[in-house]
Amino acid sequence: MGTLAPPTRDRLLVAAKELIEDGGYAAASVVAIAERAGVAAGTLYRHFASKEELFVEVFRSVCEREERTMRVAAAEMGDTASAAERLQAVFTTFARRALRNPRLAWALIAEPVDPRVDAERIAYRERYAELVAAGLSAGIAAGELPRQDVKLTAAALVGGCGEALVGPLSPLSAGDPDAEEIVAALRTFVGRAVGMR
Amino acid sequence: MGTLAPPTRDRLLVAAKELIEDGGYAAASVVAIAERAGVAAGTLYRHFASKEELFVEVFRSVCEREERTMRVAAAEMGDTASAAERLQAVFTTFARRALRNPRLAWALIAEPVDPRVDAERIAYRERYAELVAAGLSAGIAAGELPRQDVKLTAAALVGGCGEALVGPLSPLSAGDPDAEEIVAALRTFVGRAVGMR
DNA sequence: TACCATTGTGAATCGAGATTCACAAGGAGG
DNA sequence: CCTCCTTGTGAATCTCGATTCACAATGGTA
Repeated sequence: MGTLAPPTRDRLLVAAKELIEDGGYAAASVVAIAERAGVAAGTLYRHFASKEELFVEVFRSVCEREERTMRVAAAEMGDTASAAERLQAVFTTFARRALRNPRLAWALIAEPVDPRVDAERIAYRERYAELVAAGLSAGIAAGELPRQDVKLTAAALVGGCGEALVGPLSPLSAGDPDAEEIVAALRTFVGRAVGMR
Repeated sequence: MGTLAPPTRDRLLVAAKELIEDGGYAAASVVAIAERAGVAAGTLYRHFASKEELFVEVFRSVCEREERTMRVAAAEMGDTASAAERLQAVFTTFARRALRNPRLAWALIAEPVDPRVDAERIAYRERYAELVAAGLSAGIAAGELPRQDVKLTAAALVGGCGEALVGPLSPLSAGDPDAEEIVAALRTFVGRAVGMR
């Protein structure tokens, strides 16, 4: 047998992700997911103990990819880059990806969900914040950045950038000038906020 | 008759607010609200067309007070204060109040709700952001602050500070060192982020 | 007293989804 | 061919909270 037809389980995961991508969690009901995957509602329960379990898995795979991408972006800056530049690279990457897929980004960053899925969401946000906090600490140790409460700065930046980009008070909500312009403005903001010289 | 017993309508509003204060929207079901107000569930519908309408009213009254308090804080700085100092005062006030009542603050700022209530929530967030944006613009016009995308900075600050203080990735979630220490760290962060000299 | 408006009651009803379950439909092994 | 196991089906069921509604009280007015 060829690998032409993905197994049902995978089709369910993909269907759920796609539905969330353009309608948020509300659009991803069990019936809708099953329909998009081309199976009956009951079939979902042959592969997942519950809808939440499926969501958790979708979450993990998407967030892992995001985190990896941001780490790579920081690493790719090379040895000559300053800590602040590395952090700007992280947020620039974050921003470009979020702007490309705002609905999904919103779902990952802030949209509310059932407790178990929420726990997963918060765990990944914390990983993003830790990534940022580590960058800040490195910069402070190297004397490039001013002393500061790194946890607070990291949380404010992760939360704030997420909000500013895809949140309900995003400037984007009304009229999207140009993604690259926004990315540039965000880069400036991050630079100032971390205390870049 | 004296004014000793508040009218039912007011008791329902207060009950809803108190429930949200320490359990978020999830805790504020119609039955719970009615019970706390000392009436039957059906009574709520004698005073409000729906649960959402009641929430909208709770929202308005709380947010109006918050906004007023922040404006006053900015104004009280006097004529000698710089734009950055005024903005720091706004966020310091915001932070103290949020730290005193984190659950309510989170509900007002970010917790998701039904669309109609959400519209109200977003409207007030925008007013906070506009307040900040106006302060930024004044500072730029006066040559005190660097040119920047004021809407983005304002959105990132409002969202970010809310998140950092009471959000799911708040450093406070695990161990509360000291409110004033956090307020101080936030003041520093805001100063840097707006480009204070 | 009779009448009507307002306010309160709380059990019954609704609605929207998630979840279950009795019943196929293959397919592998004996 | 028989049996067991896995996977799929989709209508029926369950859950849970908002909402309704037939039925009191209460109080004011004619």
